[in-house]
Amino acid sequence: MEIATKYNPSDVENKWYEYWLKNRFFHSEPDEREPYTIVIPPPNVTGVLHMGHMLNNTIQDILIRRARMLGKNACWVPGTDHASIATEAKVVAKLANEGIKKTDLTREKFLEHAWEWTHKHGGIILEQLKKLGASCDWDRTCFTMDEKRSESVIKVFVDLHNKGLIYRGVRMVNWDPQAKTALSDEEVNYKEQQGKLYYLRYKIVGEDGYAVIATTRPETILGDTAVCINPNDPKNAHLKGKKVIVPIANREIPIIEDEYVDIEFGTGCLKVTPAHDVNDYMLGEKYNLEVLDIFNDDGTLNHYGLQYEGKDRFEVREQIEQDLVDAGLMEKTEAYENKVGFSERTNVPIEPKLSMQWFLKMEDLSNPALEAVMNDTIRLIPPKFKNMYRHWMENVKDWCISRQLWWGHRIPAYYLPGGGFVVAETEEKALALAREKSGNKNLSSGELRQDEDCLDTWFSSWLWPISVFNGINEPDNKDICYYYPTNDLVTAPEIIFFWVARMIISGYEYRHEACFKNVYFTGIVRDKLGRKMSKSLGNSPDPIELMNKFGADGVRMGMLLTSPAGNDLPFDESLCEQGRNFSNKIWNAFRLIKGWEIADIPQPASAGLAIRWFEAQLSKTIESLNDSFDKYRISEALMDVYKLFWDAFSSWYLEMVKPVYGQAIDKTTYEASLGFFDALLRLLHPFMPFITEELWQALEERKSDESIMIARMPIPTPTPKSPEGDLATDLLGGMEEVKEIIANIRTIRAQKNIPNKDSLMLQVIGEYSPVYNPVLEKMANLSGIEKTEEKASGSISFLVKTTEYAVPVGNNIDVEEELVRLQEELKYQEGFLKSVLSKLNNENFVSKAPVKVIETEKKKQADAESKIKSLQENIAQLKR
RNA sequence: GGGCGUUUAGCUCAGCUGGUUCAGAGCAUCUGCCUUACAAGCAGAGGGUCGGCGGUUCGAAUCCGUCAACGCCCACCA
Repeated sequence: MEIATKYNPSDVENKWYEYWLKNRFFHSEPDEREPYTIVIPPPNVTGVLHMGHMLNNTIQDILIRRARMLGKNACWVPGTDHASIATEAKVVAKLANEGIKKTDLTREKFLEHAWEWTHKHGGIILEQLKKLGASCDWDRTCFTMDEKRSESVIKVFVDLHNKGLIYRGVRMVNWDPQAKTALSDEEVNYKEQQGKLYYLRYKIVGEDGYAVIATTRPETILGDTAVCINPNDPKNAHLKGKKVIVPIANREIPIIEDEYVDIEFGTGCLKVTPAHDVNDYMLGEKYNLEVLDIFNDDGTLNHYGLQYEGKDRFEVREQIEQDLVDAGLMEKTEAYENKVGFSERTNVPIEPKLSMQWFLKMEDLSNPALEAVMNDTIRLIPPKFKNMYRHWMENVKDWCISRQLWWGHRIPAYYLPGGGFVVAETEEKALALAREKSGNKNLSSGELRQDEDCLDTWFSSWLWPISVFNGINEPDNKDICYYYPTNDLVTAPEIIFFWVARMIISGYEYRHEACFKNVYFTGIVRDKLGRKMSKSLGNSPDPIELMNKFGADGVRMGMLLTSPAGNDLPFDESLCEQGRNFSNKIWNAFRLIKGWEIADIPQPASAGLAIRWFEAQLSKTIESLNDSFDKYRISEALMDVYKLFWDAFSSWYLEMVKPVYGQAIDKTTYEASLGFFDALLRLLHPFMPFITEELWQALEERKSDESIMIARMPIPTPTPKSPEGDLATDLLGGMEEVKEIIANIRTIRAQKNIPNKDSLMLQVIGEYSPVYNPVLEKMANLSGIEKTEEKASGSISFLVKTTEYAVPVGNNIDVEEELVRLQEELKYQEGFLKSVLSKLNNENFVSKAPVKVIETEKKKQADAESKIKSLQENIAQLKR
């Protein structure tokens, strides 16, 4: 059988994914096994796969595949999110391209376009996940706006409203003038902006002179309804009780006094615009000020904007500056840096705006959710996020859940002709309620007007762990009872408040228990320069191309190699290269083993030792692997198995058992090797599903419905017992010494240019177990190992532990060079001994340190002394 | 302005409750090898006074204080 020398991923990946699908290995149904559930963080329905998804979903796939191989009933539920603002924005842009304005369309017509867009672009991302190898239960694919999920959302809205937790009111909200919708506080990002601080003159009514006001937003003076000073501010005391005239608008407004005003800032005079600033709004409420909203929904000025009506807020800012200068009302401007809120979705500056919105009361709802995280019922990984979470939860504000959009779940509130509204799941129910409420039995459905607004996208995704199992509509169905609570959630810290916290809240409200047990936070994928990967920067590689280049397994490994939980991942293609190289290493180990000819010959002693040693090594690594997984140290787990395969298995085990070229291998060793290889593949499978399946299938005859993905994960075996007793218990330690001896001999070969083919003698002076001779002889190509008191002249020696080893190299030896080396070693040992003795001679140390510590120091002393002695002898001998 | 976190080899990170698995791993670097599994490889080597300073202790990368740099979260200073 000829096998290519290089692994070619494209030959195998599609084949095995199809095979897994065909055999329905990803599909899960409730049964008697322990469930293990993950719900995917639903990506935007019209999105495409980016590096963040790659990292996130690779981790989920590793967890789910591992759980499956541990015998659990693993279920990974995929799906997509309707992403109301983002998707609506895309549809609006697409229509604009075709010359169609959203405002020219009816709601129904617009939604047709939106659905068309969704069907055209939706699901691409899920197809891309398949290329990554994601073992999602595709039969369970959900969409936040599909029928069941929509029904759930509406049901929850009605329920919360009936519980008095949802209310409607006029509040100052974050307004996105581009998307023309309100946003929640979480959807606003504050950024430092270089701007100006304008000092404006407000003429004092009835006297000469001005009140000078500092502001960053001169255009909002048109909405001013007061000027506020601090009552304790002596420099503005003369303004008390006066009125001033708003420039340009020429309106008289009162001077009010409140300690809120910072005397030190600007002039200590604050203009109050209740409609356009959160603080001003509070002052407005307190002092009952008039509210003048000067903006249209799109950020242009309305009729209060006077001559600026219809112009954009930023254009007006520039113009009004000039006009104020011309009118002599601009005292001065200075450069000023302040923070401005930007829309998370459209990235335009937020306009604080008063409007009628729907809110969810959060305080009571959040209590159990806070507690669950604080007492580790729900574990956040890494735990540093607990503090952040607590802070948010303790200061949680009511959630603005309405959005002025069409794409989303329409708020099920219906307004009555005569005022008031009812909330109900359907129009029929609403009508019944409305009739009851109004006392008008003849009220028709046509007379009811449904609220135009949609719900915040997160108001559907917060139900995700429940709604994907239809647990809102049918709280007792067998899926929800079996799969809920889910086990692990893998997501980005950016959405801890948007999504994670709210899911926990809804979980307690609707299932009375945690929605998941662990939340694993990934980091942000960054480029080499430390910048976040983003479409706009163009610094993100295309994941599909990466997978074509390095194979899905290679990329998966690349994503995982350096990404501890919660840490950013500085991504570099070379990581995937390392992954690909590893794939190749595995491939070639397989080629070696499969290429062996088996014969009925006795097993060499070296092979027997190698097998027992690797068995122990395998067990040990599995234990540490399990431990790493328990702690969600997935990169470490991968590194463990990487080193196990590359170093322990390939560099040591295979070299120990490998027959001389052209010779056959004994059956026992061959079968043990196959067994090890099989176990290694299974350990590797969660990380690298494709290559492991390919090789596992090729390793031996498999049935048509067999797969490594449903094989069992290897478990550690007890330390092998053997007649040699202490060898077995100390097999790993013993082999480490052997490796060190071999490395020393190899170094000597390299230094002296002795080819591997030429065999050498090894002399041992001191304690040594001959059990390892066969391995030593094979790996270092020794013609013999002899215990001796006095080593041959012309030999190079080295120390491992306290035993001395010598390799005779005849007249190949360079005495001077060897002397220098030995003397350096001697110097080091003497220094070491000195430091040990200084401790042992310290009375405080001897009297206070624990016995154990003193013992080890004494051992160090003895070892060092013996090493020094043998070094001194060697030096003396060379000098002779 | 508050709160949190980080700082260990060129890079990315391990080092749990202070003492032989305490200075580690992978990658990168350097040297020598195309040795019939693998040059996407093999063998070997170098590299850090554990951010600075001070303290506790017989003993500190590890505990305490302080300073510095960086990062994150929250917050209404116009």
